Amino acid sequence: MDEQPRLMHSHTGVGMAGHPGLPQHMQEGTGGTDGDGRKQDIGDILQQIMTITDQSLDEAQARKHALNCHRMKPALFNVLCEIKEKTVLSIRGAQEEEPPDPQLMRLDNMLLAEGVSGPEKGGGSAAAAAAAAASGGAGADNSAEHSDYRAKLSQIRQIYHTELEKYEQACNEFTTHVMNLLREQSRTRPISPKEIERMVNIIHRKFSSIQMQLKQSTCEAVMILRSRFLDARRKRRNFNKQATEILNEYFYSHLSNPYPSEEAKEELAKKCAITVAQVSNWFGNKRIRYKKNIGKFQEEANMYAARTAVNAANASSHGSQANSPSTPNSAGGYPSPCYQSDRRIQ
DNA sequence: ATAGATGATTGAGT
DNA sequence: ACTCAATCATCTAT
Repeated sequence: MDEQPRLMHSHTGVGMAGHPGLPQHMQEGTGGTDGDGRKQDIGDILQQIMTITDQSLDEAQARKHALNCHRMKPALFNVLCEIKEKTVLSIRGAQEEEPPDPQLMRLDNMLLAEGVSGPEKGGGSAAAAAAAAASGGAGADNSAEHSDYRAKLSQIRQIYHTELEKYEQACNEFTTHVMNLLREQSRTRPISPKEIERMVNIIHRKFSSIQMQLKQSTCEAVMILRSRFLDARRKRRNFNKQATEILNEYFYSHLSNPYPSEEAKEELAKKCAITVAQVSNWFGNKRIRYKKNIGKFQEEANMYAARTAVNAANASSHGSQANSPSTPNSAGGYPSPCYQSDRRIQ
């Protein structure tokens, strides 16, 4: 701040008597004969300053210019410097260097892990692959789901990045705007660089809290997407007809002991193009549902029994298989089915 | 739109 | 580890 000539000593007072914020010398003196003119000047300046925000931009600009050129301006500047010194609006060290917010760190880590905030490709597909592995589905048939997941994830990532960029840009714009404003104001009132720095910090904190909200909602979106992708129930597809027939064939031809061994399960899984776990699920469901309502499955049982009987007949070529599949519930001759229904067909 | 079918999950029992 | 039983979430046929 340049040295300002001290024009205001010994006169003054002027319409601000007893103002608590003003230095002593401003509040004493009654104004001499030529004090009236200065009184008027200072009154004008203050009036203009007080009303400057009520005016349009152009008006304000003109007013500001007029103020800067006003002959009393250096004096006012000095006074403001003194007030500032006295009121000690000191910028204390002020809780700077705030420790990194743990929640923000969590969010950042998660976004990184999910491949949202990290490098363009690598992380994302890794996370998706992990998710795919966790879902336990057959590698081949969930590739569609997988790409769907990836597409949605990259959609989220794109939104995240554009939003983030927007915020950063807005933050920078706003910061430079405020800094320019402060710099300009520093011509009329004393502003230390420290104050500007503090103001910038405040702005950055505000914007980073907005960013945190963005990160939070992005995390939520990813979590929802992930849970949908991982919960196989949500993307359940019925097995194709052929697979169901293979499974049913085995079930009804082993009705007395419908518990396929590990090897049998593997074989069935391969034939049906599903996983061993899915075979186990299927048999678990089938057993319990068959047992619960044998009547309902009677027709199905008869059908498969007949089919296996026919197959057996064909397989043994013309082996004079006289016994027609008229007793299908015997399930091709399997002994004492464990879920044997009491009623016979027809 | 709805009921029933169906594949997956969960928790208890062995 | 495997199965049962209940339940969930979705699919499918009506």
